[in-house]
Amino acid sequence: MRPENESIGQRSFIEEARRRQIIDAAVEVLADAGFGGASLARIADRAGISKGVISYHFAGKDELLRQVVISLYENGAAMMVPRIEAADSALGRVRAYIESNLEFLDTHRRHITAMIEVVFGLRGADDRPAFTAEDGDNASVLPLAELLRAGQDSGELGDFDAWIMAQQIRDSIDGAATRAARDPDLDLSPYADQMLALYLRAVQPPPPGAS
Amino acid sequence: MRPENESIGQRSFIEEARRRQIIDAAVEVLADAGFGGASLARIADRAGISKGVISYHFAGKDELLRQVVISLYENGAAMMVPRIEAADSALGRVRAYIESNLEFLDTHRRHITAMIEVVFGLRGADDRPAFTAEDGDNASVLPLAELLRAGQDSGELGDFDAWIMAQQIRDSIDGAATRAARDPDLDLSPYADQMLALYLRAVQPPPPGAS
Amino acid sequence: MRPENESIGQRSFIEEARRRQIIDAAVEVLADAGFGGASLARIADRAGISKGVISYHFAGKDELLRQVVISLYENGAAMMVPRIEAADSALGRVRAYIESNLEFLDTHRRHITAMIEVVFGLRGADDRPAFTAEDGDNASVLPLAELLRAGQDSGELGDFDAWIMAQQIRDSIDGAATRAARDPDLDLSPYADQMLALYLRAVQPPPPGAS
Amino acid sequence: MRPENESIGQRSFIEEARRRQIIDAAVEVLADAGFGGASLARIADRAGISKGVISYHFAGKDELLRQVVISLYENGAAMMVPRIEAADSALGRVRAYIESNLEFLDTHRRHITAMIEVVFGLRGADDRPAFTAEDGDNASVLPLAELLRAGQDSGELGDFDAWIMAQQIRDSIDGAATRAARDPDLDLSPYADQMLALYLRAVQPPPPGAS
DNA sequence: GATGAATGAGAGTTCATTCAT
DNA sequence: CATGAATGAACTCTCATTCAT
Repeated sequence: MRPENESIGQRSFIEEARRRQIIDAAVEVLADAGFGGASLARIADRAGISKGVISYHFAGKDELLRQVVISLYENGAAMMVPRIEAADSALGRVRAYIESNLEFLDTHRRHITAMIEVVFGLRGADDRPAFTAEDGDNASVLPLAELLRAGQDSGELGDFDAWIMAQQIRDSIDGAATRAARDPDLDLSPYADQMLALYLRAVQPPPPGAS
Repeated sequence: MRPENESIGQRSFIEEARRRQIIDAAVEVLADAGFGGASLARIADRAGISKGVISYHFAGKDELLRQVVISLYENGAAMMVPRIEAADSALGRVRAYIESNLEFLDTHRRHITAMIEVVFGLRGADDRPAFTAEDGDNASVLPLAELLRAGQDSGELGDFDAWIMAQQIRDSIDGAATRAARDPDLDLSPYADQMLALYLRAVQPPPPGAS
Repeated sequence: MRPENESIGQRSFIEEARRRQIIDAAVEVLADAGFGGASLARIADRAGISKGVISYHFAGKDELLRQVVISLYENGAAMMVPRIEAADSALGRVRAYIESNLEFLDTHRRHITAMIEVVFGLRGADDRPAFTAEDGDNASVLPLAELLRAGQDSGELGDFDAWIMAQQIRDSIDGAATRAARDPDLDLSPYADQMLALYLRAVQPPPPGAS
Repeated sequence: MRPENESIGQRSFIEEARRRQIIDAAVEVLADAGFGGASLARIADRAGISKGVISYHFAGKDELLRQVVISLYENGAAMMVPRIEAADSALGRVRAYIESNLEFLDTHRRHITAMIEVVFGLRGADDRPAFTAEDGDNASVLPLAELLRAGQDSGELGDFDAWIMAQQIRDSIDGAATRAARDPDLDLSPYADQMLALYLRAVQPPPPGAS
């Protein structure tokens, strides 16, 4: 039995490496075989280790799958946040959000695929989804909605429901993610261009002479 | 074993009723327990029949699940097509497409939920998804893209990439569907209003005086 | 999934036979290999069936093991009660209780062994024993204690704590059971004789001329 | 690997302390979680040490569990023997045996519980119990039987089968032990009183004027 | 002396499918 | 047509043991 020290990040370097290795293997299997095909046996096989090792390093399959999602969110935030903060206008931040997000999912297609499998597939003991809509909205819609609202407050952005607009942008990005996940060779850039055009126009205030 | 006469629609009335009953039960279980929780035993239990009946009326679990998807597409088309065809302008048809689609998913939430579970969960023997991106695009993006292109040809709609625009509209609708599936109490109408505003503006030709 | 109809004893004849067969196999394995060695695989093997059959006929391993205990108690009661009721005096009933009980455990040694394994081995999810001391006392000590008390009320038996005396008799019988379980060739009759002498003397009222 | 020097008590003081510590932890876990719940991981956790330490100090799990039993027997003998030898009559020795034994199990309930778990649970590679009935009889019945026989030879005790009487007394004590193990709050003294009365009367020679 | 890491076998359970009745 | 019974494979998880450090 491994000492339960999750709360205090006291994991040794070597243990952290093993966990990374197992998470990576899980990502590959999830992307290849889907949620239903991602058995511990298969993940262990892909990682070149014995099945028991996974149980040793993770409390259970659920914890492993959750880490697949969490680690991806962390990576995404680490990449996107600096890009957004570097922008010097509300419109620039919206553009940075969309661009960096699309770029991230373009360069992490298999991780995205794996994450989608887990988010859609993982359920709790009560058969209810482990990742609820609220979870997802809080993690991905909320920051974007606040970004939009700040732009409205400063007068840089137009008049619209910021929460719904944020949902729309997220839906467009998630749609692109799903497409990218299903077709590894898909070129996202045309979609990205038109999407940027669509939303940058939608969030801007109407031009002075408009009716 | 039952004679395989699916291609020539020679199913008796009573057999068709049994299939409907089973498909409906499958929808309920899929919506409640997800793809992973939808065992034949549970579906049979929900339908109030024995497990063997399902095997008798369907070639296997896969065929049953496919029918869940197919029957929903048929229902959707049957409801949407007349609405779209009743419109007398390209813009009206776009509006009818979006409105009728959102209305359909609002009134068929559990079916939609079930379908999403199958589309995301079902895989073939080769581990590849049973419903590919191409399948989905052909069924849902293609008609919409052609509708848009026809509007562009007649000069009623503006200049944009019709295929990508169709994908964007689909992504927004699918996003709404996912939200509706996850939150049964969600009111879709505000989302629908803003979505209509977004896309009707996007597909219209620029106003005469615009730069 | 089998229909859950345990409460309304609506099990078919063939199902009841299978359950008996599985319980019997479980008894044999428990007697041979002990609680820890009684895996479902081994029980199924002994019964000449597949492992899944057990899961089909019993809700789980626990239910099977409980049935091993319950069926033995039922058999024991069915054999002992008529013998006890046939006696026409309190002393005769005490004698009948002890004699019939010892006789029962003599002729059901392997079942007794199996039951002891389950009672000592089976634990609940909370690690606490599934069969508590109270369970056992209620099932085996209580009827005997009441029998003794009735004899005291009618003046046929002497003055002693009926509950403790009942426990003592039970302990002696259980001790004999344990010995019989561990040594299949052990002759119980000398032990039975001396035990009868011990307790019949102990429960009788003191002779008239005693100090 | 550690040199196997168990036969020649050449263990260092510190090693002996470690073994005691581990045995004590095993007793606690056995008493709490039973034989099946007493994994090495749990025992190590209770002792505050790593799992490997146990493997280092004991040849295997079996040896550790045997020590739990053996150490308890040693403790019991060390407490009971002086008490028995201090008595100056056969009847006094029988009384001292019963009283000191009941007292010992009253003050060592958790150890007793743990020992019972091991005696009932531990099996050898051949599936046969590690502690046979003969073992138990030799260790606990034999000395008592000899004590009784000596009393008969000296004319102090009555006429009965000493071996069976010794078994009966043991069964009563073991019954009390089992009750005490299962109910930590049970008051043993009423049981002890009546048990003493029962057996002291049973082993005494009949009074002169009895028929 | 002691540790954490890894193994590999075996546990109970679930499930789609097959088949005799 | 429909059923209940049975199979056998695959699943997650646990655990005693081994071993390099």
